Parts: sequence; structure tokens; C-alpha cells
Amino acid sequence: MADHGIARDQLRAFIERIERLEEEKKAIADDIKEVYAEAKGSGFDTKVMRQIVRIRKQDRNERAEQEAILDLYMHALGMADAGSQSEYDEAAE
Amino acid sequence: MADHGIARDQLRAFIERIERLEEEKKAIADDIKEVYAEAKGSGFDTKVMRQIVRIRKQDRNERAEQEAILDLYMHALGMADAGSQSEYDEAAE
Amino acid sequence: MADHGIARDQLRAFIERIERLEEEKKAIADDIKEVYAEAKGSGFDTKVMRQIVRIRKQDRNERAEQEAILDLYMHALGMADAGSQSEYDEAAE
Amino acid sequence: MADHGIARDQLRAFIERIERLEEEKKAIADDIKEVYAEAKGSGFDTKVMRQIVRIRKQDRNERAEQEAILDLYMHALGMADAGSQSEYDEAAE
DNA sequence: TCCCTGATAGCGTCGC
DNA sequence: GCGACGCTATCAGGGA
Repeated sequence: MADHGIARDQLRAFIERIERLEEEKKAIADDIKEVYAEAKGSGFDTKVMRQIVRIRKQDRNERAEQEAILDLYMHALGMADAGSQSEYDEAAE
Repeated sequence: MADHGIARDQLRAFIERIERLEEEKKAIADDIKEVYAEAKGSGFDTKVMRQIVRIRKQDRNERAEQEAILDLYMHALGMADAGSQSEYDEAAE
Repeated sequence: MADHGIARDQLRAFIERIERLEEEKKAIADDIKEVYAEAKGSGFDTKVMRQIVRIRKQDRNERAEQEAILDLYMHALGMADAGSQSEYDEAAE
Repeated sequence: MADHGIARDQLRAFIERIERLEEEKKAIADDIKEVYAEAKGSGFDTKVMRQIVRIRKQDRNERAEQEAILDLYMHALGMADAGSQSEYDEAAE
């Protein structure tokens, strides 16, 4: 039974951490809204702004995908890419 | 009561159309799987293939977004774009 | 080097087949959307409709599973099933 | 023309603030994912956890709504509510 | 106020 | 069999 108690506490802790993080996330989402509202107040068209944000994001993603596919090719060809091994070492694989 | 009967038949018809279409959709999804499987059988790396397909799609989307944002600017500036009214006429809007 | 050229063409063919199929899939997905939109225009609640579709699908899956189990038993008993009336008969509904 | 330059800078500033905030938002979303992953590693069922989180959120929303209604009555009766102990006290749970 | 679009979360699939 | 990724469906916010 003690185990259940422990598990319960652990679960509770996880849940609370998540809820705390979700609060933060929501706070930020609200901040974003505020910025759009402020921009609108300054005469900008939020629709256009959203599109700009979206397209810039796409650009970044595109670049990321390009890199990803390059890596993929390299591996497919049995060539590990030296350099850019940042953050994790795949040599072990 | 007759109304309910009519509505029921109408609803039934809609549901069946949807289910039929979903069957077709699934059939195509299966076809896609088959193609990947076949390619794999020919020695291709499906992961790479999926990436290629994805990136090509992104390219197309990017172009579409570019056009969309252009349109948006044009409208924001009060300039309807003459031409490119292909497929549907926005004049009515 | 010729090999690479061949592989390249083959790959290209696979990619194009996939892209063609994905287009078709998307077209059908759009058709489905249209049907929902039309139903909505006729006063139906699409949320409810989606639930109906989902439930009916589950039912079919359950039936399929039941049949699968039956088949399993039949084979375990050394009895091949003679046809099992393909696709099931909806007349009864 | 100077105006356009100013507007441009202003727009740029808004866009960058938004992008910065979206990065933060994403970072938090990733943190949440990590917590779920960690919980999973401790043997918890994340699907159940997500349900718990969702339900507790609903509960909070309901409580908030109840309070809102209460406030409404209070105001209708010309009685301002004195503070209403902001944010609710979780000690009782 | 309603509709539509975009964002998010859950599900299923694929690969390891 | 497990874990990760992509896709789909649902929900919420913004605009008309």
C-alpha cells in the first residue's frame, strides 16, 4: 500500500509540474496576443503580420529540412559528416 | 414527423457519401504504402524518400504562401490584383 | 556511374508516383470537407455527423475483429472458411 | 517616405517580439513533453495523465464560471465583492 | 454573432 | 516491442 502512496505522490508531482508549465505557456500565448493587439492599435494589419511570421518560420523550417536531408544522404552513403556533430555523437550507432 | 423522416434520409445520404469517400481515401493511402514498399524492395531508403517528398511539398507551400502574402499586401494597399483571377472571380466578394 | 543514373530515374519515378497519389488523396479529403460543408448548409451538426461516422467505423472494425477471431478458430480446427461472404451485407443495417 | 521607414522599423520590432515569444512558448511546450516522457519512464500512463490534466482544467474552468456568475449576482444586487481571494486557494484540494 | 482559419493535441504508422 | 514522426481531427481565437 505504501507503494501506492509513493506512486500517488510522484504522479501528483508530475501533474503539478505540467500544470505549472501550462500556465506559463498560456501566459506567453497571452503576451503574443497583446503584441498583436498593440500592433493593430498602431495601424498594422494583423493578418499580414501573422502571414509574415508564418512565412519566416517556414523559411527556417525549410533550411532545417535541407540540412536534415543532407545528413540523411551522408548517412545513406556511409559518410558520417565530420563537424556539426553538435549536441550528440552518432559515432556509436 | 415526415420531416424527421426526410432529414433522416438526407443525413443517411450524407453519411454514406462520406463513408464512400473515406474508403477511397484509405485505398489511396494503401497504394502509397505499396509504392514505398516497392521502392524499399528496390533498395531505396524510404526515410530519405519521405524526406524528399516532404521537402518538395514544402517548396510548393512556400511558393503558395509567397503568392498569398503578395495578394495580402496588394489588398492592404487597396490594389486589387488584376490578372491571376484564375478559377474563381473575386469581384463578387 | 550509369547505375547512379538508372537509380536516379527509378527514384524519380517512385517519387512522382507518390506525389501523384498524394494529390489524389488530398482531392478526396477536400471532397469530404465539401460534403460536410454541404450537410452543414442543410442544417446538420457536423460534429455529431463526425461522431456517427467514427462510431460506425468502430462497429465495422469490431465486426472485422470478430470475423478474424472466427477465422482463427476455424483454421485452428483445420476448417478452412468457404468464402465468408465478402464485404458484409448492409441490407439489414 | 520617412514614414514608411519608421513603420517598417516598428513592424520589424513587433515581428521580432512575437518571434521571441513564440520561441519561449515552444521551449515550454518542449518542457512539458519532457515531463511526460519522464513520467512515462517512471511507469505512468501518459494518456491517463493527459486526461487527468484535462479534467482538472475543466474543473477549474467550471469553478471560474461559478465565481463569474456569483460576481454577476453580486453586482446586480449592488454589492461589490471585496477581493474574492484572488486565484483560489489550492491548499484544500 | 457566426464562420473560417490557424493552432494544438491525440492517434496511428513506420522505422529501429 | 518501443519510441519518434507525421497526419488528422478537434478546438479556440480572430475577422467579417
